[in-house]
Amino acid sequence: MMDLRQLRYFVTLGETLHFGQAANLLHISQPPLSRQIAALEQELGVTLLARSSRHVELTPPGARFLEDARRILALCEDAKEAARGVARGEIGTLRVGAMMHSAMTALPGIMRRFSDAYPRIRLHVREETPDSLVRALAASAHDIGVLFDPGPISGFEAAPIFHERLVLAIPAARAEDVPAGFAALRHERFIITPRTITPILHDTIVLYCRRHGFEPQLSFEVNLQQTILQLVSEGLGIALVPETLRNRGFPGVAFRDLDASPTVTQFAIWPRETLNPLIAKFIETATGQEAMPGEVGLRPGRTDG
Amino acid sequence: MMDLRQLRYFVTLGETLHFGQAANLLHISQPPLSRQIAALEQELGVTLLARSSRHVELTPPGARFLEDARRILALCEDAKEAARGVARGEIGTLRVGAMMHSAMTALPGIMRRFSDAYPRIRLHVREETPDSLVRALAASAHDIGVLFDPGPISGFEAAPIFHERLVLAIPAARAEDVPAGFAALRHERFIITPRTITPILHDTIVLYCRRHGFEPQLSFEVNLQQTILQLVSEGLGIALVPETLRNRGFPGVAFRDLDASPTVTQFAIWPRETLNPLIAKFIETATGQEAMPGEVGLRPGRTDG
DNA sequence: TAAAAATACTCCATAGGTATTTTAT
DNA sequence: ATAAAATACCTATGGAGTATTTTTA
Repeated sequence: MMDLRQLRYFVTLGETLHFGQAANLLHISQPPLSRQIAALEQELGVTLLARSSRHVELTPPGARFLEDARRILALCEDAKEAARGVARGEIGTLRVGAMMHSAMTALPGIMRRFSDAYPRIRLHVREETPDSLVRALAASAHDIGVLFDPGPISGFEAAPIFHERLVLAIPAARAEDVPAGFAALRHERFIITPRTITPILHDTIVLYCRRHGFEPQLSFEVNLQQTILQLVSEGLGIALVPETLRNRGFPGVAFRDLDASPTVTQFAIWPRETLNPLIAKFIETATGQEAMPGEVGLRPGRTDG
Repeated sequence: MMDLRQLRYFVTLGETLHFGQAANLLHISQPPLSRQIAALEQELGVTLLARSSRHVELTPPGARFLEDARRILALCEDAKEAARGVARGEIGTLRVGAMMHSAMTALPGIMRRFSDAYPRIRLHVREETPDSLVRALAASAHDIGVLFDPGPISGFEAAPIFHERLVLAIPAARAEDVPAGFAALRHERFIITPRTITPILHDTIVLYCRRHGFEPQLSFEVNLQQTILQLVSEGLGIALVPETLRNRGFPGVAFRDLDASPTVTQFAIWPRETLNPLIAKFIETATGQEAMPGEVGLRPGRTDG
């Protein structure tokens, strides 16, 4: 069976065209070199070198095979170095799964800083709905997930990376009619994300209502903030949504600031046991500080302000 | 030292992610597989696989190295096949050294037929002056030479590939004055190629003159037909040149047919001892017949017609 | 507890070494 | 006659096998 040793021998021999000298360079004696070359030729079924006792030269297939052997040996070295580079976290690919909302808010700045700091690392961002994202992370389809407060997930670390205030979204058509005080909204229907997927965002909204003296009427549950706005624009209800959505604008939706604004936090989450050094680099970039695996735990989304 | 065997083992293991199954596929038992993988990891200084007793998975550097290992193994197979292909004469490069004149006359048709017949074989044509060409052939800088009758060269075979009649080239300025009969040219100065380089072309011209009753006055010797025409155009003398030069035209030179035209032959020559199967293919294409090494000998340029 | 990888130990295939022969110049 | 590659034969490294231990899900 062909062997890298044979290729190394052949390349050296192809450079010296002298069995004795090549053997010296290879730190072996001449007979084993002759035998290895003969074995290589036998496997190929091709004469690589024309020998006489005074002269050795490459045959045409030998010349061709010499080029290829050099390339193969170089590739072997490259492959070793690449593996080491990946292990050191200098090169590679980091697969980031993110909520669509995160891809438009938290991620762009992090991606820019990350690729500036580590230009040889490729980022694959896959947008997903929050529920499919959690499943994909559990199945190791991503290295890192970026999403709203997922609550504790066993085997995963989490770090907060992006805070947003919540604002009130109301149908533009009714903007004049809706009274100013939040307490006045007690009879409105609320559109909200499922508690199972985004527990803390969900709780934050409910808690904010209770503080204003009423239990919100949770009429519709949808996964995506974008869908929430769509439903609001069609007059199906009102919602508390992250402030960044306001900046982008949405036809048919009016936004209002809230007093003592509640905030919602996006987290990066990643498998607790990982050999992938890119993850720590990403978290470090995202949080602007050293990520200490095992120390950065889940923190609740703050409801202060 | 890294070894193709280790790469083969690792690739199989990377596909099964199961040491026992991979060992079966490799027709070895499980322990040697474990040891070879461990040795590979140790050489790389990198953990390629995360193992538990229930689960084996690739680490990021392992995934990268798997790709590279696959590529390397494929390249090894390709290299073997390429060497065999070169040996069978199906692929490769044929280095043809040719006189400039040949590059414009004999070669184009042969090159077209050859590359139609053997599209995977590349032709490298290097134009040279006839004297440098013979030296280059002796130094194995070309696989095949194409040139006028070089005379016997020890260790080389030759086959005629192109016949041309010779025509008379006279300065256009004197075209009216030069009398019609060839015998009338006895007092003209002749420009000719050196006998050492093109013995038979040289002899053919001298013989033709003698047949017409005079010894030519060989005033100038130059290597190239193109130079001959240049000198003729400048009125330095007259010459017998291959007919193909007339078709191309040359400013300041007039051409005349000769009675009982002498002809000149271009030959392909190649080393008698060669393992390069492309040479036989080329000769076969050039002569339109099977080239039988050892049978196709030097034939003198004909002076019939 | 059971499936699977790692380890211990043995054996042998084969790479490498030394001595010698063959070959071509 | 001589330089250099091939061959013969021996030695020993290390790869593969069997048996066993360790590990973790």
